[in-house]
Amino acid sequence: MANTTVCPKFEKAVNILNKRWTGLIISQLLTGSQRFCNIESNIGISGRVLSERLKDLEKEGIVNRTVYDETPVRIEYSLTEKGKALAPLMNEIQNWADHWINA
Amino acid sequence: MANTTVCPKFEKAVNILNKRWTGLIISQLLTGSQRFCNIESNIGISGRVLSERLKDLEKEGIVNRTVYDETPVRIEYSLTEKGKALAPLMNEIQNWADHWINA
DNA sequence: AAACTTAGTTACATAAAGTAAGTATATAAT
DNA sequence: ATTATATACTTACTTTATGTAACTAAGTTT
Repeated sequence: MANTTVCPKFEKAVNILNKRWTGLIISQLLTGSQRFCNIESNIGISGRVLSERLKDLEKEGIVNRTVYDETPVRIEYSLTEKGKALAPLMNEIQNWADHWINA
Repeated sequence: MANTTVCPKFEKAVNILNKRWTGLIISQLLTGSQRFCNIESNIGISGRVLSERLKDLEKEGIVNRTVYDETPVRIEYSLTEKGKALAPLMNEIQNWADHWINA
């Protein structure tokens, strides 16, 4: 019986990407840096989970949190190099969706 | 404020792929058709959830369930054309993981 | 002062996933 | 014949994740 072992790097990558909302958050940030409430309203995620996801993605080195010390303070989320490197992957999702999803 | 609308096809594709285990199941099946218990032990998913996911993926037209009427009966899961079309996407995940995940 | 905005957090409810045992069918071992 | 093993699940129950709504704090507008 085939005993294919899963590549641990692949597994880790999949575990980041297959958490709910991660894909949409990254695709949003690929269009440019955004503020918390902007991401929230654009993709329809709850603030509770968005806060959690952004922290996870920051910890993974995929997202940067930048505080602009204006009045009022402005906080922007953007992608790191590691995050921007996900662009081809997101394009593949779009490509597959265009060919195979009817909506 | 930027109000980027999410492409509905992209959103649907992401919602399939970001369910837990979906990526690993598909990457397993890309190596060839497999039996239930084989997938189960290879990726470490519980039977309960595997059963659920395979039904979902069948419903999405990504996975085929084939019953071979031998004794004992043999049931194999394989990818449809739609499922096989996910190969470039899986390759992109692997590619990104190779460059950016240290493990 | 009262209401609004941003970027969250907290408390609670529901949905999804994990665990373990059970079912049904069949073959193999003792 | 009885026990054990295997496959492909399902069922009952527990834990974790996510959703909902209200709240905080600091500043801004009316």
